[in-house]
Amino acid sequence: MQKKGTTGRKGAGRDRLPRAGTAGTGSRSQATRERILDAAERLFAQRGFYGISVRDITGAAEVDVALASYHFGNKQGLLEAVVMRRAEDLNTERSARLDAVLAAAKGRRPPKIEDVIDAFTHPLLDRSSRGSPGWKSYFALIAEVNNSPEFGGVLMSRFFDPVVEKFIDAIRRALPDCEESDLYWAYHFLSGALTLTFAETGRIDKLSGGACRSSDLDSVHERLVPYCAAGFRALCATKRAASRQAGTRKARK
Amino acid sequence: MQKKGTTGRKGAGRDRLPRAGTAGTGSRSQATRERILDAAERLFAQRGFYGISVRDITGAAEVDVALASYHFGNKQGLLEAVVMRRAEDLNTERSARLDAVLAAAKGRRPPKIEDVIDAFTHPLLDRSSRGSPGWKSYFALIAEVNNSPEFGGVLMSRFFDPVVEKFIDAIRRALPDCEESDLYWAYHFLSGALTLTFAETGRIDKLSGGACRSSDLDSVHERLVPYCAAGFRALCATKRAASRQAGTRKARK
DNA sequence: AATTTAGTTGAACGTTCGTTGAAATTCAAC
DNA sequence: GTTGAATTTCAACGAACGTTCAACTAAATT
Repeated sequence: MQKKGTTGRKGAGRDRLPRAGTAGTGSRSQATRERILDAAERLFAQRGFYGISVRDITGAAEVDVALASYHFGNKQGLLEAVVMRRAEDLNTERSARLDAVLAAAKGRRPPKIEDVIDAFTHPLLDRSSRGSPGWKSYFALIAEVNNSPEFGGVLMSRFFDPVVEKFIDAIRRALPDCEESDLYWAYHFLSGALTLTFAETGRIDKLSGGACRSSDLDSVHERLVPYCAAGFRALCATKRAASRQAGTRKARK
Repeated sequence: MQKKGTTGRKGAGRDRLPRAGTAGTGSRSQATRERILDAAERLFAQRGFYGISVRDITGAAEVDVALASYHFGNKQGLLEAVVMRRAEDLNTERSARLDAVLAAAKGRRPPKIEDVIDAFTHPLLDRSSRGSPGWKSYFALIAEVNNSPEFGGVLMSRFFDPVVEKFIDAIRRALPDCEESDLYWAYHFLSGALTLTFAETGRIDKLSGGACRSSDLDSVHERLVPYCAAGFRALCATKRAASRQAGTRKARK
């Protein structure tokens, strides 16, 4: 079923991982760490975790193979390091923006849904389109991880769920009458739309005959926010349960 | 960068592929073909194309390794056969349902958006939740393929785009004033929400503390249709361009 | 200057990879 | 029942896989 000698063997090299606090201060070490992370980010994004070998990565980074194990323990540790590297920066800005939206809406009670969604999505789409090229790879990788049955449930939760909770809580204030399950499913749809956007597979380009470009994330954002805001409102309208039931059941097989 | 001896070597075995028309009538051959396809569908869905070896698949199918090459040429041919196997059935029912919705709306001109979306999504969600277990694997695999930068743009287009065009055309009739780019982006968001749903990563279960279950596709469908219908309407409302611009720009950094 | 430590190197480990060739078997047609 | 093709088996090919080890260099500590 799976490679025997690959992942997590016995103690698996972790023993001689440079200590987190002290190491990384050395200029030489830190430079090679980042070279490896950059290459891994780019290549994992292109062909996924299993589609890229450690040698592909260290080869692209122009460092010795053994350095991957030395710095990150094993291949999976490298993946996690890639995901973690930019996660804190993202979480920080997302959280700050959510705070700002909630603070601005102090007087007139509920914040605007569009503002909440923007606080959640703008930091991502802005970095992917205007940040350093690594960011685009990063989000393509995140898209793959998020959709993966193997990693999606665990890796994403570990690094991103706290701020997602905060986002959902902000939506909850914007739509106080919303049921919990509707709230989470609506978030799920937003997450899916965002995820496919980051993948930039080029399919929408072909399908639309050139009317849309996968890489034009400003156009996406301009449309994603009102699309999802309307979706949230449709699901969470107060009297929604009865009317939704009727509307959908009619079209059933 | 990639394994040398793996995919598409020289002529790559294709030479002795059993002819499509004549073969497959033999009961023995057809049975092993399907055993391999079933195993490949299940395993590819779990760990992706590169995360599963040909030996994993033939081992699970309890057939000889060489039979994979014999029947499908090479590993990629096997993946394509898996995707193709159930695609025709899906396209047939989706297409028929779209026709029915359009026919039913003959008199009162525009069809209801909810009905169009339902015609597009119901055949999928219904098979995934109530079809044979293979269907669930199939859609999880489709989700991975659709999100993959490597396969998403090509494999999905090849097998599914004709009926997607038909879907978009039906939406176009439901929202005659909609701009082309809005139409396609709105479809893209629907596609993303659907894709993440099929992945069933379990993340929403954990995040919602049990309020949502990834596997409860009826709940998803009940919400996906009104969510996306509202999104389509929000994007495609006649005067939408100006108001959207104002609404989004305000929240910018 | 001597000694410890962190970082790097090159080679190798055993295993698994996708694919193939030749022999053996099964099947359909006569 | 023989023939010819389709299918299956078994063993092997060379290449690539993730990881490790001992030797080595550079930096920091004493």
